[in-house]
Amino acid sequence: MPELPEVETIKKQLAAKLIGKKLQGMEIVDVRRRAKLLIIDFGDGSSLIFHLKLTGQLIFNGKPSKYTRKVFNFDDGSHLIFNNVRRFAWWKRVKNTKKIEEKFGPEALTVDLKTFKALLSKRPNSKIKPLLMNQQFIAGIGNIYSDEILFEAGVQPIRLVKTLTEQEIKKLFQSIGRVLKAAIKHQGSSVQHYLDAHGQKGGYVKYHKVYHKEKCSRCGAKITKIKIGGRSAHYCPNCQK
DNA sequence: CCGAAGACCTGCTGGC
DNA sequence: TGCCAGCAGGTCTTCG
Repeated sequence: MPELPEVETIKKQLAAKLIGKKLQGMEIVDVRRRAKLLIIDFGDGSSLIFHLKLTGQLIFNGKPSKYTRKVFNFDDGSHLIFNNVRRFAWWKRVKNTKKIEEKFGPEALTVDLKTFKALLSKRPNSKIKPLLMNQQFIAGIGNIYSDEILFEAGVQPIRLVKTLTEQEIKKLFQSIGRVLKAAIKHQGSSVQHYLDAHGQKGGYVKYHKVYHKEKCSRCGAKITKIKIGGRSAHYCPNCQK
């Protein structure tokens, strides 16, 4: 599932519910997101880290199903269920999150243009889509939002970084912020499995411009679907150069 | 350095 | 109805 907007949605919802509660006697002091990780911090400095991969779900006071792999019970009688259909998702308890967090590049939502340009200049021969999805390069963007960001920017996913003009890089940077913020506003995209922390679907799918689309909403051309780096990529051959 | 391919899992859809 | 190929919001490792 989840890319940055989905994990961000879950984070906000869980922060509102969990901060101040106790889990096995330990007080929850913060709920955060780093890249696509959801992190619950305790008063003693330790944390629970979750990666939902494609089919993980975290639902507050959810009803357990056959895919529920773990239930966390809080001191006030409320609980959090961890669902994991394809068993790719994982969670673990760590004393310190620093080592895990420092592997990622800057957050896609807050990186500044200067840093973004500097990072791009180090990877001239990369194709832009796989690079946007590389968490060590920039953290938080996955398959859906890389397609949507590239459409918004008018750049084809197979373009090499060194061929991008100054103008295109600036547009790309702006598109990252715009697309991710709009998706967060609509609680993310529910394509198959994604549900937020209240078990609700995200509403951003109806705003998708290219991901899993047949025709371009802007010009009507047939959307091209190709494989890049083992993932599906969708783009408009007319609107994206 | 770069990315293709396969691995990790399970369920759903569409075609025959 | 039944079977099977193909596909799915992610990441890791191996290999060329």
